Amino acid sequence: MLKTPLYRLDSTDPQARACFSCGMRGVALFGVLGERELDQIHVHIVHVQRAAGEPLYEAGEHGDSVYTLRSGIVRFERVSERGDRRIVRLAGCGDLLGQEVLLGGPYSDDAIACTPVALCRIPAHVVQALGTLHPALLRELMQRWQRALQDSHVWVDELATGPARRRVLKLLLKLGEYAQGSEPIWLPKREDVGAMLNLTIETCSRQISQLRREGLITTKGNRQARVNLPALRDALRREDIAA
Amino acid sequence: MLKTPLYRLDSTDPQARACFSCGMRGVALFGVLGERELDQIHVHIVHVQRAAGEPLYEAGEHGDSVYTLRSGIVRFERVSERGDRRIVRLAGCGDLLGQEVLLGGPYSDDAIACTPVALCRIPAHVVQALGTLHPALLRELMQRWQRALQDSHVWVDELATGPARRRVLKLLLKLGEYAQGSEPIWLPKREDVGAMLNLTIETCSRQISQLRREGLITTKGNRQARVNLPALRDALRREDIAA
DNA sequence: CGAGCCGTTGAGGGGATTCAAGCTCAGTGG
DNA sequence: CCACTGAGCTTGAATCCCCTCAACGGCTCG
Repeated sequence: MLKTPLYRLDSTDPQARACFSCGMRGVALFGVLGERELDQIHVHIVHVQRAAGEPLYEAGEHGDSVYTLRSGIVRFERVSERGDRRIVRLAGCGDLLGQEVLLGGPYSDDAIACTPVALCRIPAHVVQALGTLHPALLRELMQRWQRALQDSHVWVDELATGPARRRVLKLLLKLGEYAQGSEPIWLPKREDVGAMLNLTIETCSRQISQLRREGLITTKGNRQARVNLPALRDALRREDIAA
Repeated sequence: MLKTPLYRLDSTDPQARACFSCGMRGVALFGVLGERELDQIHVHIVHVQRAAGEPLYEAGEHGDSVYTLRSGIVRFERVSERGDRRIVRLAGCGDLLGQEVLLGGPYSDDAIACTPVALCRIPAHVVQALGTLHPALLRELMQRWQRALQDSHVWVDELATGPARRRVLKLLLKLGEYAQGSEPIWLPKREDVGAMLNLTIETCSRQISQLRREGLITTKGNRQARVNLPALRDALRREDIAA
C-alpha cells in the first residue's frame, strides 16, 4: 500500500488541511494517486459524521456519492424477499462505501452507522473522471470489488452457518478485528446480532450469556464487551473438532 | 447490450471462424469492443470443453486465464474452515469465470462443470492489455464484479436460509433460469443440492420427493426434472405468507 | 452377479424456534 | 423521591424442524 499523502501539506484550503490530517491517506481509495491529482480533489470532498444508528443511505436510492470510512463501523443491511432484515456485511476503517453507484445504478443496500462514524463523501463523477485518466484507480476499484466479494462469502459461510455457539464465537472474533488496540469491542444489540448470524434474539442472548458464564467475555453495559481472544479461539477450535 | 460480432466474418483463420459462430458475441466480455480490437484477440483464444463433473480450475491455483462460458452450467465451490464443501454460486451462459486472476491473484474457488460445458479460454494478459487501451472494457469488468456480488448475496440470502422446503423451491426456480426454453432442467445430485442449500442429502431427498408427490415436478432419471413453474411459484408464495 | 454409487424412507434425538414471563435500566413526570 | 413506562435483555418450557443413524432399493458397470 502506498504511503503517499492524500493531500499536500502546504495547502491553505481548510478542507485540504482537514483532509491532510486524515489518518486514512495510505489505505483509502486515492492512495494510488500522485500529489498533482490529489490537489484537484479535495475541494469536492465533504467531511460527514453520523451518530450510532443513523442511516447513511438506503437501498434503491439514486446515489451520486461514495464514502470512505475514516472511523467507526458501518453495517450494510438488506431486506430479504420474506421480509426479514439481514445484515450482509460490516465496513471498517478505510473501507469504501457505495462504490456500486460508480456504475450508474442505485445503492444496493442500506448503510447504517453502528457506532459514531466519520466519513469522507466523494462525488461519483469525481471518481469517474479520475478513473478515465488514471487506470491505477480503476485497478484499485476492482481490487475493492474483489475484496467485497471475498468478505461477502466469508460473512455468510463462516458467520451464518453452523451451530449457534460457533456463529457467535466467530462474530465476536470478527468484531475484535474492527476494534482498535485492546479497547472493549462494540457489541451490537441482540436483534442485530440475530440479523447478522441468522438467529433469533433469544438464541443470541442465550449464547452470549453462556459465554459470559464461562468467563470468555465480560460485558460493560449492553453495547460493550471485553473479550478473551485466545480463549475464544480455543473454544472455537474445540467446536470444530467436536463436529 | 451491444450486438457487435465478436470476430469478423471474412476471416480465414479457423479459430476466428469458430469464434464467429459463437453465440455469445453479444453478451460476452468483449461485446463492448470494436471490430479492430477483436481482430487481434481471436488468435489468443482457445475453445475448451469439459464433461459434466470435470474441474476447470481449482481454488488457490495460480491463474493465467479467464473463461467465457458459452453453454452449460459451471459451479463455484469452496471448502469452509470446518471442512465442509459449499457451492457458492452457479455460472450460466455468457458469464465470465475466474476474473479475479486479472488482479494478479490465484483463483478464489474451485470451478467445476455441472453439465457438459463449452468455454473460451482467454489469457489474462490479453484482457489486461486491452483494458489499458479501452476503458469501456474495464467498466464492463466492474459491472461483472458488481453482478457477482449481487448474485452472491441472492445465493445465500435467498437460497441457503429459511425452511428446507422453501430453499428447494427457490433452487428449482433458479435452475429454471439456467435452462433454455421449455427443456427439462438440470437436477444436481442430492449431495450437491445439499452443498448449495446447506442441507443434508436426506433432507434434500425428502423435500424433492415431497414435491414430486405433490405433482409440482416430475423427474426423468436422476439428473433431469420437468417443473411446473407457476405451481412452484405458488407454493413458494404460500410458504412466505405462512411464515 | 456382486460391488458401489446414489436416492429414498423411517425412527429417534438434538438444537433452534416459539411463546411467554420476568428482569434491568434509563427516561419521564407526578 | 419514586412510581410508571417502554425498550432491550434474559430465562424457561414446549414445540418443531432438521440432522443423525440406519436400512433398503434401483441402477450401472466391471
